[in-house]
Amino acid sequence: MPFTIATWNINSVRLRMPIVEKLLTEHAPDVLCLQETKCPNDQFPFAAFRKLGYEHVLINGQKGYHGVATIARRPLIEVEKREFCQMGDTRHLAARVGAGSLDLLVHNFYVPAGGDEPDPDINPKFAHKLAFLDEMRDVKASHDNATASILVGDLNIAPLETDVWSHKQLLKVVSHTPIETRTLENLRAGGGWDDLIRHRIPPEDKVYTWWSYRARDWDTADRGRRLDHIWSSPNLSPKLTGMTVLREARGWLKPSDHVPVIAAFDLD
DNA sequence: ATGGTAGGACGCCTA
Repeated sequence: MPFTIATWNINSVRLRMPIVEKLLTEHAPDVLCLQETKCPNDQFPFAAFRKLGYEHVLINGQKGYHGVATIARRPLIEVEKREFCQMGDTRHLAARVGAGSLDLLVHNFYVPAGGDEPDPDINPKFAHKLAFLDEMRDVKASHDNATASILVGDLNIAPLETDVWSHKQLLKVVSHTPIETRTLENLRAGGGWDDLIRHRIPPEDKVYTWWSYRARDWDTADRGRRLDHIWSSPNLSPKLTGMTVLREARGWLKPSDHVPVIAAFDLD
């Protein structure tokens, strides 16, 4: 049976509901993981999702900043809302969902952006980002015959040279510094995770999921970065049948600066 | 080299 999961940093769930509806109507993922909902839990637009057939909604939100939500057409079981770095930030949600004969553990992450200055000694936000990644190391790609793991979200790091518009020009820009790219690749491989976007799009090809709001013409300039990721345990990777980076969504009305990424699997 | 835009706490922080 086919199973699809989408991840999207939507930069305010309430403001973005029209294009979230567009995504759900046109692509109908089984599971949708949102980041940067910027919505207190008691103000989350549950009814709008229910109307679209997404009756199962788990949220970990706060006022003004951050916030993640995992939304599905099938039952979700809340597993954990982990607090990282004792900051009180809402940046993680883990849930279980049934997919074919497998029980999937889905981690939804919003990693700190890290500020502008890539020096942890003078920039506490960058130090926080590195500390967060350090704590993420014990999130493993657990799996056996009956279970698998998926980790998605805005990880705010573009690890490969082809994940940014200019490797050379971004080496000192937070999101592509060597300490970040090395740390992310180490924690991914160390946790047993496969980078599924790069399973479908060869590492020599450029691919981006984010374009700054500040560019005059994001499409023509195309100064993007691959900040959003879909990882899985190794027993799921051979079942991957498709990967869509929905670039067109950056041009939708009132867009997020990130676009949805959708993975499709053929499960037993 | 700098500043550019967007969102939410409507003043300034975060991205």
